[in-house]
Amino acid sequence: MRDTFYVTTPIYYVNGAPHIGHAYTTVVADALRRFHSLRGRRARFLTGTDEHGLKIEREAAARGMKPLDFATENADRFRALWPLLGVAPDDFIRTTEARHIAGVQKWWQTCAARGDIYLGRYKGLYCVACEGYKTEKELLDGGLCPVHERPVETLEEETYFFRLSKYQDALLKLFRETSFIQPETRRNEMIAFVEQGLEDLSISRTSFEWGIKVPGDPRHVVYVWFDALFNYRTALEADPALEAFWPPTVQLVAKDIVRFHTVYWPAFLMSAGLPLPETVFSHGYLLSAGRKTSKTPGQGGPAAVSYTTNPAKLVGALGADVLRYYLLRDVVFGNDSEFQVPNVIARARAELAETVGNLLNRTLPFVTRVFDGRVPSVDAALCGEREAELVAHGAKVAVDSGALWETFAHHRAIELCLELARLGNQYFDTQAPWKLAKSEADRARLGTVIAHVLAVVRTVATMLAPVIPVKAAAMLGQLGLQLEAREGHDAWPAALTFVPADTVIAPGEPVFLKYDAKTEAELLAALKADAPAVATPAAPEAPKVDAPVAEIAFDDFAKVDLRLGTVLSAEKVPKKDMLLKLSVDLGEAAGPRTIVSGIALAYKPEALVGKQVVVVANLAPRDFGKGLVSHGMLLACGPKESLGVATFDRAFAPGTRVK
RNA sequence: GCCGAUGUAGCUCAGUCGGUUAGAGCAGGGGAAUCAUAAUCCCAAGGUCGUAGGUUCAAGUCCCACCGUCGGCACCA
Repeated sequence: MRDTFYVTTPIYYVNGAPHIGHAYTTVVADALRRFHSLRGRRARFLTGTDEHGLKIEREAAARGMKPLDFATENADRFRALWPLLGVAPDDFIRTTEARHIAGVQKWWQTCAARGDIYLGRYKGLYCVACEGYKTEKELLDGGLCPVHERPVETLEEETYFFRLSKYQDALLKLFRETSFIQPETRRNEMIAFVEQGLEDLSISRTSFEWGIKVPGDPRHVVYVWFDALFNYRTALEADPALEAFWPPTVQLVAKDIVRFHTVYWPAFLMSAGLPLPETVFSHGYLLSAGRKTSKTPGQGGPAAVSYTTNPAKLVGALGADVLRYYLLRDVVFGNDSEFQVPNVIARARAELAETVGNLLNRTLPFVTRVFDGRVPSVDAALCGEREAELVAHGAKVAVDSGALWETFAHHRAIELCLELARLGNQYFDTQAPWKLAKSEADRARLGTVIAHVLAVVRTVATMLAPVIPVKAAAMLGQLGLQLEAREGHDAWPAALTFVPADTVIAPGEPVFLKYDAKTEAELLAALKADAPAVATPAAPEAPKVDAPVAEIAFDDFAKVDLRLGTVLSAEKVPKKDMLLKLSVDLGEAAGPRTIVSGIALAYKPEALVGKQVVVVANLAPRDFGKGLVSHGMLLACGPKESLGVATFDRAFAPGTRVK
């Protein structure tokens, strides 16, 4: 293993505020960085923001801002979040910084000199309304744009291409022969993807301006992936001393951007003549859709409650370490996971407070009362089978847990720490130090027992330091210790590590909060998705008001046939998080209509049955695939997670015209 | 449709090269103890390992089919 470690997160697109998914990736990166630092490696952790592109240009224009000002505003929200989470990147790069722009242009020229970039024409099916290209597969029958249901046109545009096709074989070899892509399932997908053939990649645009100018051809801006991906490299280039970190040890990505990081990116690097990252690890999603329902038949079960996923709010209520613990311990790294606040609390209570914290709390009083606040020594003559077992197990856990971290199985590494803490509690119970403390004759034996328990606490706290840095330091502090991570010194325990005899302990308040029923109820109330923002005044999203639409004549309005309808039934559309399939009675002889509506994030199907809604009745049918066709549209407003459907304050016959 | 992954206790997950009565934590049940934030410890219960076949002395593990779930099938980040 190299003695340097370099971890990156994706650079986040600044078209919105950070959410729990960003927090997740970044917390994992931070923990990995801390783990490797603890092992004495020279470690570096990079995150940042991706700030170019049409979306930013437009969004900024809609607010009457300059793109850079808009991007800065959002970039600052990301930057401000990390300290709240105990996340400490070594560098934060923005794609709008001079160092990055210069770097991208340099690497562009390098690839061009290599013969891998050429000017050509991109021919595609263009939807004027979307201002974007469509693939044939996503078009509706008759070649209509799926969004606007209007014909697309074939359009040709001048663009620079990257000779991606040239790297097909090299990529396949890379995928097949190394663990470049993890986990396995992503690797298989990418092998299948590359096997079906790679076309050259369009890497410039002329349709917008907010980007890095192509060297020597300022009509073009560098397309987002050639721009963004190079951040991992350009961030190291200002200081020659940082060259040692290249290539990245591991690059974390969410599974939606695996292809860009495992196909395009290594191809760019091969072209640029740079060594490739060792691993690109794709983690899963944190799901928060609250689609959980009781599985107990016959029982409705408690209604699913959805909780906030705003990271700042969560941290405000729970604290950074509790949230970090959950993200690193409960989520199987690589798998999707349901993010549920009650689970966060349950983990923290059972594992941190009651198992690890309590082991510390129940031990320190003996040191204070019996040994005058100084850690007792071990009397080897008084050690028996139980002690040997504890020591052996501690060594095994330390070694195995470290190994699991190295292979991105930190969730299991943490579980081993818990196992050791439980063993400590068992040992404590069987040795019953409170009995030994009653007789002066047992003093040496008591000291030996206490010293062993403290060793367990120390070892566990040290191994949890990458996960819960503040709490781990607090535990070690009560033991009179400090965690020192410095380069060249492996501070990860290789065995059960005793606290030196005579160390002066510093007992204090319990390190972990007690989540009793009352505290839990309060927390849950404060973290409900619709709880008033009083709990933590995390800046609420400024309500966005859509730009006014051009004036129309009354006759134009009259073309829209709005009707009142009664919802007869509603069900989720499988695999489509946002969609509900409704059966709506419009009083028509032909019977109720099927209407598909993108309101599933805000409404449960059963909540809509019987409701009277406003329907655009003469809208052309829209095909959602798999035989699902929508005949009309519901009127609604608001953000998609909390929108409201239009309705009236009194009932009318289905089919009544709305005007 | 094609390709891939996955299905183990109520929940979340382990289960190595096929090898004894399939494991852990949490939740629920019973008990012990009183050092500790009522925190701990012990015991019992809980499984047709998705279904049906096959290979084998032996299958959770290997093979085939089917079912369920999730994902991938390029310029959309």
